[in-house]
Amino acid sequence: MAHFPCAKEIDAKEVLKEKGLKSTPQRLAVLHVLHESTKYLSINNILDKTKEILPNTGLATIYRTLDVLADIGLISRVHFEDGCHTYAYSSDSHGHHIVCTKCNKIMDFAECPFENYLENLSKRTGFKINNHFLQLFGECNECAGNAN
Amino acid sequence: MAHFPCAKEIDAKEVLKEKGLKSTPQRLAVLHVLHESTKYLSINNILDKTKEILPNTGLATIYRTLDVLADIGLISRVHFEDGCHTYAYSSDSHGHHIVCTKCNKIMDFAECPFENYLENLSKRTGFKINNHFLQLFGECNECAGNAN
DNA sequence: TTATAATTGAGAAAGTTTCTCAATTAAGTT
DNA sequence: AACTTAATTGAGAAACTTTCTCAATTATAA
Repeated sequence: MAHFPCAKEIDAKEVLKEKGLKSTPQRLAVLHVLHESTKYLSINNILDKTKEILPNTGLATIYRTLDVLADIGLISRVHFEDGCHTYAYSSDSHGHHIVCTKCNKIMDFAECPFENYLENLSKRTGFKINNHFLQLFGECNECAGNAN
Repeated sequence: MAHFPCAKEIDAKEVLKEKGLKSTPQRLAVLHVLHESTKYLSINNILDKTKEILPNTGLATIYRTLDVLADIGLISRVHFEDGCHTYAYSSDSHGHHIVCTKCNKIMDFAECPFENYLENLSKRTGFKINNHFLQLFGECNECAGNAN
């Protein structure tokens, strides 16, 4: 059983256990890789970085692991207009993302701007709204040049 | 040059022309297929329905056409947690979607609930927010049982 | 009508994701 | 500490999706 620093390792183990899933080194390594990154990562990024920790990790395991971790809310998929093949660590299961379109930095923001709005929209459209998906794009402080 | 009814055919031709793109029967057929559908459609759905209008249409053309139409804002990609390989007609280029998770019906809503909120968030996070992506999921009137 | 550049269809190629299955291993039990 | 069992893994094959290539076609403007 591999060991490496991961602030959320204990939490992750508990969540996995709750769901009847095993805490494998592969799962913890993938989580670690995403947790450690301030940027969103592609499947291949994740495979490469995971192999630095566990060199024999197979691609199929990455796919399986990302599905598992996303299902239990420890990570989430990042969506772009033309695809959604990247992933980020998720500090909060209701966290929406802000993505820097220059440096790929990604940030959670947990509060939801339109709880009130949804009720109103629900009445007008007849849709019973159960879930929503919000993502913001822009430039982070550094990339926008505010900080230099 | 094929002819078929499409409320937006004239508009589409103008938009294509503005962008220096040709109004081909394939492009108008794909747009027609999406415009006619109240549901979001997969690539294969779109290929099948387009072939009902233009039987020789190739798959590569569907891919190319969807890219073109999405680029100029006449249609948009619909995103789900686990992928984004479906498309819908877009009546407004800033239109967000509401998707029925039961019957796949899809609706635009053009107004944006958080213009004000974004300014505030921008200050707090340091991100200069340029763009956003919002999608709502729920059940439409019929599926929620309100209408029967 | 003609000229021209954009677009198309077809199939090949490339890329992505899932599947299969024997070997391994996490975790609970003795 | 060793045993048991079901879950998980790695590897490669298979399936599926997307992009590319190129000759033929065609929308458009002159």
